[in-house]
Amino acid sequence: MSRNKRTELIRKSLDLFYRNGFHATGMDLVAKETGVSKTSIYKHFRTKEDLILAVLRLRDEDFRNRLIRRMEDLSDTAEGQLMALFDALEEWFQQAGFQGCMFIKASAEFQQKEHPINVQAMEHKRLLLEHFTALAEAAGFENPRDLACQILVLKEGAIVLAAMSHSCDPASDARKAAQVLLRNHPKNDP
Amino acid sequence: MSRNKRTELIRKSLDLFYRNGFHATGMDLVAKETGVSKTSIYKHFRTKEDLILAVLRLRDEDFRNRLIRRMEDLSDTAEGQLMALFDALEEWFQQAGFQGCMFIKASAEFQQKEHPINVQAMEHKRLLLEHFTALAEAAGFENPRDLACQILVLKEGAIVLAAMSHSCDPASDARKAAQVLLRNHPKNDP
DNA sequence: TCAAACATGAACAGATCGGTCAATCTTTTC
DNA sequence: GAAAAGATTGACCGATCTGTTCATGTTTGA
Repeated sequence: MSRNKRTELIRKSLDLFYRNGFHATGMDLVAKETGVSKTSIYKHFRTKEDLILAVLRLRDEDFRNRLIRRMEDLSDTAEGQLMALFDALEEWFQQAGFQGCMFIKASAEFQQKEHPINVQAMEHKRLLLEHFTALAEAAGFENPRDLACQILVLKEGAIVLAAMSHSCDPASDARKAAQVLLRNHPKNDP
Repeated sequence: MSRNKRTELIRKSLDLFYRNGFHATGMDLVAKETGVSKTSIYKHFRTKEDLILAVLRLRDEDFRNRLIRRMEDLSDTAEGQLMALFDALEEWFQQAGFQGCMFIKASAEFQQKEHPINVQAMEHKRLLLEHFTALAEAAGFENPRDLACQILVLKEGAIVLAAMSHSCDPASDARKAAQVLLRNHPKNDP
């Protein structure tokens, strides 16, 4: 199987898992919808869990790259990019197929602390937190990690509420809150 | 079946669904663990979905009552209670069986907008938001609904991150953020 | 006390679950 | 162009899924 076909398979599986959930999506459906026979799928992925992990790896790269690039497109400054996070979120919420955060959902279905799927979901959040921390540091804030943690809490809360309510409003709620946090967070001496 | 037995059945089912997830918990297991035969369960609940809805109704009452009472125990003032929310959350995160918010997880597994389970999960969040709004109003804040929405975003974000990371830290992150929000939110003229 | 109401276990449907197999079909390689 | 290697297929495995049937207890109330 070529690398392209493999990626295609993962991408189509991603759509299915994202729309229907992990437990609720059977491998027969994956085979039917991807056009790849179950035997072939299992040649490349030992178990369903392995396929899910591959899906999450792809999603992590895709999502993080797109989000960060969008934040950079929306602003030139580190502080502006932190605020732009919430505009990017709102754009995402408005997209047709928006169904919440794939990692939150994965973690909800495989919640044991040491489960590889939960570990991978956590890793995604950790990488995002690293980026927010770097931005907060570049913007000259004291305790950049603290501020980044608060931004992350706002982001996750907004995603969960937007997915549940099928509304974009939580994005602006989170943005307003972030605005206040940024304005009041102490900065380093120049 | 007596009312007590019925409640007992729902409560034990709640534990199972909360620990293992909804799709991942079969009705045979529910029958075995509750000690109620499958036949009897289906006498009282037409479908598994009906049982889940009953579980969520119980959870809503239980959780909301406990949370609100704890906030009231921790503070006498409306503003203090809003802050105490995050102390109550932290206590919850520390409890042995903490596995995140049951409604977020239910919504993640049954995410279609009009699905009764998702509707019920949304209703739980709506009721919490009402309470936060009332507190914000009682505390004399302008735009109490706005402030309450921001508090709710912080709460949901903290729960999701705490469940995923199996850590209590998001509670204090959210509390610090809430502190800043409350301090800077405009108040009505006296 | 006797019958109506309810609860039970075990077996059974029919579908679907994750995963495998031998038999084919394609592609590569010499 | 033939042989080796890899990919694909549909049928199949045993287990489990939600939900039902039935014949047999067990409560319960008048």
